[in-house]
Amino acid sequence: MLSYTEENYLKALLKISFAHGDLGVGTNELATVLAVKPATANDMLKKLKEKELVDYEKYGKIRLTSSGKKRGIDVIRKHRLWETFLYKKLEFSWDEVHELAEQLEHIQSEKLVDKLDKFLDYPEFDPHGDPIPNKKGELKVQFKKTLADVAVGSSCKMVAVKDNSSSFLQYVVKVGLGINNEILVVSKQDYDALMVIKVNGVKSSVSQKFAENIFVVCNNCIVGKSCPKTKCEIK
Amino acid sequence: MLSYTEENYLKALLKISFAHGDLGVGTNELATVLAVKPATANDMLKKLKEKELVDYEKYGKIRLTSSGKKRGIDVIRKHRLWETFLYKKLEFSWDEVHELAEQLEHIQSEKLVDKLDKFLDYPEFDPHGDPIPNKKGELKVQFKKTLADVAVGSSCKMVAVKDNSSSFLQYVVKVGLGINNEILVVSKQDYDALMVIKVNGVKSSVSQKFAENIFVVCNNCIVGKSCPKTKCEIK
DNA sequence: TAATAAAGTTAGACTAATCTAATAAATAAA
DNA sequence: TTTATTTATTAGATTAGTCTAACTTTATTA
Repeated sequence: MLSYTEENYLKALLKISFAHGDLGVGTNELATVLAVKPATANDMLKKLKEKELVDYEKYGKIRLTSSGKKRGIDVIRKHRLWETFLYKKLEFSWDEVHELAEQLEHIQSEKLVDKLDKFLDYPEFDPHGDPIPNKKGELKVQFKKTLADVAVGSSCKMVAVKDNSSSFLQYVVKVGLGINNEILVVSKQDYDALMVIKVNGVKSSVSQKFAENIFVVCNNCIVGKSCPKTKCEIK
Repeated sequence: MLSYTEENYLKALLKISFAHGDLGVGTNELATVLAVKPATANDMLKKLKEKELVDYEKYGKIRLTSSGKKRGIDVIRKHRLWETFLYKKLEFSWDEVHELAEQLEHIQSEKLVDKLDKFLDYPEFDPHGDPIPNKKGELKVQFKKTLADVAVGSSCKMVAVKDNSSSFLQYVVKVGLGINNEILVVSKQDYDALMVIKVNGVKSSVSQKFAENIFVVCNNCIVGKSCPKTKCEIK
């Protein structure tokens, strides 16, 4: 049985791996994500290595073992199922669910998770558009790009957010954006990439930083036209 | 904000008070309930006194302050609401919910508790028949007696259990008993108080120990006839 | 390539919650 | 009422997770 803290370390390692592929994770990076000091992360990594949940050489990059990955995915599964429950059944708003799920994800009971999954009718994506691993740990992947990648004149659909902090989520709501909203990119400044977008007929200006945190699938891609950077596909 | 452990101490103190009135709680008694050593309980009691959640003289009986009581009731409210959720919505069996609720009761969010309460349509009793405090901390009381108090030839209705251990609950299920079942007391041995009862047309023998852990309201009481010991009333 | 910066590690200390063993106070029994 | 027993408290140690400060290794850059 893993402790609350160990689960958080595995989850963080997995999230970082998702973000930048297979190059392994650094101690400082992990410490930053978990809001602890590198020394603390280092101590815990020793323990996780002892338990064969991570693997690394001294001064080298950290990788999850397959068992560590499995456990990490399980925490993410719980997190996203609870988020979905809070949003769909208890009518929490989109920007409130993450913080609560941080607590709920540590409830220990496989049976509870499976029953929750069934109760929610086996959802594939959480309220932020992130995929929910199924019981086997498999998950659907959306090939997404960010709003910052979308060409002027193109329209796209918001499918997820990159930043889950409640300050960002509240800002997103304020701009009038939500999951599945259609966004038209009206214009973009050369100098600072400031964008004017149109959502539900309302125009807003958004910064590059903001646009980089909004995941979209681009309508051009869907109809097969050429599209900058990654190709967009749903499922 | 209270720690997981502090919440458990308050809940335990409150439960003991419920069980034997206003005479105050002893260190050993509390330690036994929490499955820790008296020295441990003593240390924590100092901390709780410091925070003005309990009050006692050295070597004297322990009592919750009004703020400690309020916090304790809140934990019980959360526990019983989660039990109800697990039973009603996720189809957990009656004997499984207690252990899970021990974890869920420590989730910190007043808003979550209130939304859960609403989602369950403001239930007044949990799946074990125990009253659920409302947002203000008020609770309905059932005047209950145990099956052991019911006279031969009388019938009664099971409303709750005294012992919440899963071994006992599983035994109850095995005997074919559940909340709201009608029980007829067919006979009772003078020597050891062994009872023969009839539930849904099926006769079973139950020990005195068993009978003392089943709370009932007696049908005689309801129709106004005389009834041994306490008077039974619902609400 | 040598100097500097960044990243990672170690040592020693702290807090919360627990323990054991010893001691003190209160209660029950002889 | 003295003794024995139960109950409560204190002192000192332990573990998990954290910290700061000092040190080592690796990476960068002048």
